[in-house]
Amino acid sequence: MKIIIGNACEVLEQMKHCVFLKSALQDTLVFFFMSHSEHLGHWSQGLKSAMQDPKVQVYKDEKAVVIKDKYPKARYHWLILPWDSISSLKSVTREHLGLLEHMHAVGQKMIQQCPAKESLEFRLGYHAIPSMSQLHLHVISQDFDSPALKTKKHWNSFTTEYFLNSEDVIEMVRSKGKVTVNDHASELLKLPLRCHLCKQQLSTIPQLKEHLKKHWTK
DNA sequence: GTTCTAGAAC
DNA sequence: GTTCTAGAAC
Repeated sequence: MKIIIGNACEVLEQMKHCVFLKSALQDTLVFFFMSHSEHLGHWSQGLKSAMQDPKVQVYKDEKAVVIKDKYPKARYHWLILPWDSISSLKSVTREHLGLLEHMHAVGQKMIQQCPAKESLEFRLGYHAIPSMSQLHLHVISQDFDSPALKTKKHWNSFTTEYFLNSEDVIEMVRSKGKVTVNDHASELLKLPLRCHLCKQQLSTIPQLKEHLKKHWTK
């Protein structure tokens, strides 16, 4: 009999990688404390669960997986995630350069296969301060036509410098060996609502949404 | 990250 | 009175 003691994440991690343990599970006593903050079911761990779910995977290869954002902020909004557990850009180093470039290439591949690619612009990038754990590259069309886009925070997270271009991130890792984020990044989310295309300032989200229609081509 | 909702803004 | 935002969520 084998006894594992640890927190939920540690125990589950061991169970996942231990074939012997799986086969002997009936004889194994598993104790763990599940603090709410580290529980795998906590909202901040949602991507780790989602990326493993075949029902939401739209592409996968040996290094990364793509899912559709559960609450898309535009007509097309994908997340590219590495299989390796990487909590955020904070833990990215030069060792990850190849992975970042691969994720970018996968993002471009998603755009290539998009039926509306000729009529829409896309951006690829990372949030300066992500809410969800597990590194994820956003690939988002620039129509921002979505009922899930509801708040100033949503808007500014994709249309201010809070959104870090994937290529800029890669270049920063190449030159500095890490990603540094502007100390005042969180304040960018409070900026007035401004159209990303013509820079007109709007006072409310509904007004912004109405304004965005002016830029639609169809 | 979202939901819910109190009260600010109009 | 209605629309809209922004902070709590144990």
